[in-house]
Amino acid sequence: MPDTQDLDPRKAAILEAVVSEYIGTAQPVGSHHVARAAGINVSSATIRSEMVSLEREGYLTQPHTSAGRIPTDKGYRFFVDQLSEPGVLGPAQRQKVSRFFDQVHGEMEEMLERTSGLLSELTSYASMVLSPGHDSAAVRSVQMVGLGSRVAILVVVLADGAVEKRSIELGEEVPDEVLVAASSRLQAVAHSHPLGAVSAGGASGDPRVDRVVALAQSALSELASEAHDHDRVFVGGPSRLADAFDAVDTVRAVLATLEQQLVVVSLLRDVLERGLSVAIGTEHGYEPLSSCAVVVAPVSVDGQSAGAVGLLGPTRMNYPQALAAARVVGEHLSHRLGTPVDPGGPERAVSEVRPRRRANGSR
Amino acid sequence: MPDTQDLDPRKAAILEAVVSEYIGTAQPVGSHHVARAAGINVSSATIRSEMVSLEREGYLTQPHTSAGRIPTDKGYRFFVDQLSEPGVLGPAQRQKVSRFFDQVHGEMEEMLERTSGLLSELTSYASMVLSPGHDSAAVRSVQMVGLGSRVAILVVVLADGAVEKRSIELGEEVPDEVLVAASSRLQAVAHSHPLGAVSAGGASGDPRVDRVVALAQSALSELASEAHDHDRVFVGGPSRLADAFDAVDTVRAVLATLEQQLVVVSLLRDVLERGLSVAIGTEHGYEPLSSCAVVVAPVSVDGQSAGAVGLLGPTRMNYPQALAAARVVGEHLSHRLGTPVDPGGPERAVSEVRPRRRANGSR
DNA sequence: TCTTGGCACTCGATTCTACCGAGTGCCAAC
DNA sequence: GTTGGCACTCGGTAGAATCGAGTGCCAAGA
Repeated sequence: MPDTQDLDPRKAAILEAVVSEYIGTAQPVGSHHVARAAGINVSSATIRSEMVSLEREGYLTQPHTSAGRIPTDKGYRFFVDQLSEPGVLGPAQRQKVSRFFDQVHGEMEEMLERTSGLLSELTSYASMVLSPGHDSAAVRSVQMVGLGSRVAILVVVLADGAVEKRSIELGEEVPDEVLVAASSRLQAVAHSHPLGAVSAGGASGDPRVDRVVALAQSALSELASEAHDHDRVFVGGPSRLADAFDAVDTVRAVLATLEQQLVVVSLLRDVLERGLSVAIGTEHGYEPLSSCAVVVAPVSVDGQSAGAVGLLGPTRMNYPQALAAARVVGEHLSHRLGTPVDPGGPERAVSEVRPRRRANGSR
Repeated sequence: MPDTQDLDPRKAAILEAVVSEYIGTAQPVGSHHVARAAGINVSSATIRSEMVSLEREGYLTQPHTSAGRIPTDKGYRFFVDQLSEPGVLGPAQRQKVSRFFDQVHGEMEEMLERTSGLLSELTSYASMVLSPGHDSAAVRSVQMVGLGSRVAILVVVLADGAVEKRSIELGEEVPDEVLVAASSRLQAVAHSHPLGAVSAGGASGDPRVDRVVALAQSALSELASEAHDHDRVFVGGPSRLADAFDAVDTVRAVLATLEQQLVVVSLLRDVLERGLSVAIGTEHGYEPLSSCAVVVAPVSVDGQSAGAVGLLGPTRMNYPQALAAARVVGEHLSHRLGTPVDPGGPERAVSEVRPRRRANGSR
């Protein structure tokens, strides 16, 4: 893409003005408005001719002749790429985030769900929080608990504090002692290995135990693969989408898409994998979301990718603010997950959790 | 309410015709349409005068002079109360339900989430599934697993297959042996008691163990109270609401309400407690949902209430169908939960799950 | 050559009017 | 009590007039 950066400064300024104005007002922007914008000292006629050129180059479009201009996806893209400083949250919002992460407690799932609420509240957009995959976390404990006559439940605790469970049809009556024996065998082979890499291990003396262990192992590997491909995702504030679009059809289509967890997960993954932090309109390739933009920020623990947070809004969303919010929340969340596990208890929580150096200029 | 049942048969027939027609078309219904309806053999003029009377009595209303009539909440209420047979699902839908419950597997949460999807797909309305409270289920296993240095996670398995977990800040370094000892102490005091009724139990020899046990016990009672008051609720197909209303504001308000789990839970609870299966308009007392109707069906296991399923749609929803769907799904779910725990595995599952006697005339 | 003010023109949005028709309320006759 | 007839209401639609924000073009000026 040769022309992404080589707009002359004036054109860039005009484009930026159009985008900002349109983001703010949702109304097509006319040359007069641009002329009035700070930092632009040419007449509206000049601006008009520049706009013609910007339109020819695909950055702007007109809803109809004799209306102002609207940015195209390409226009937004330029605007986003060229954002100099990453945008800053207001002090009130920043404080809200800090306070949230100081006080939040409870289980991981609950925390992530709350985080998605925070994010959507901060920005007024719908938010998405992709829970970290557990495939790399080591197993801390494996246990089988009998339930009723021929069913047991397998409970696995991972080093990151996640608890995975799965019920197992035993096929025949199995006494508790056997389950206990099986549990300790499993514990021996699985402990401190990651979920996906639990090796078979030799046979014990008791065939009943071996049989149960085998069942459990296949359940474990199922768990591993599930944990890997369909991570949970928490969607916050979908109702905000109803504010963003006035066509009720659009709202419906977008909401319906958000309801499909798989789609949301892969959307976030795709965008992350392409190393983007913003995907605008058709860039992400999900057709029903073509009037939306997605902003993502990675969450990482010990340098390893561990999920993501994201925002979904109209293409005319407030990118600087959304980017700032996603990044700040992503960083806080990374820190939080970096701590071995959340300190429970509803009392005022420990305050050393506050991040020491906020990596702000990290681009 | 003296006049709820004492409409003369013709008025009742007219009211019913208006409601049905309006449910189908969403258009105000005029006297001519009613006259054409089956089972009514009087002229439109007669119907007009009856309608005037129905309007005076509060069953119908006019959006404006010279338009047809629309049912009021009271009108819908009459219609619902007077429904003779509870409405039947089409064979295709019925089969869909059976097949769903034959094939569904996996964990409880996942199953409930899927159930809510099923329900909203069957009816095209938003659905709600209230997960059964665990407060009465007996504890099957309690275990503490150390994570990092000073944090442990408490994992409780209940007889109904639910797994509850909570992280515990230990305050100081605790060696694994102590956790193991504490786990077995806990297991001894908690096993086969319901979560809420775990008694203290005497002291052991080791003060470190006692301390950990005490921490765990307070976590247990927290768990019990949480499990009691904020049960999880699964909302399915909220995007359907965008079809039901054309005012985008209404959609937003309703969606926003649905996002608040607590509200949804208490909505369902309230309606159930009042012994209703339908709450129309303002009957449920949740102002933002005043243009909605709620249909609920209880889920019970062994005669004990164990959650509920519900539907949320516009007041002009298809009550017979919604009631039928909610009831059928509620019954299937009750059966399913009655089975000790779901038989895992994607193979064709047991088929005795099919309900034997469908309590049809249960009013 | 670039910029600018001027000007004619476009076209969506708004307002007004006319009109249609579904629906009502009333009434006299059955 | 029921019915057909009739005058009337009033939202919705269609067309005409108007408004105004905004454009494209052009000739004059820097």
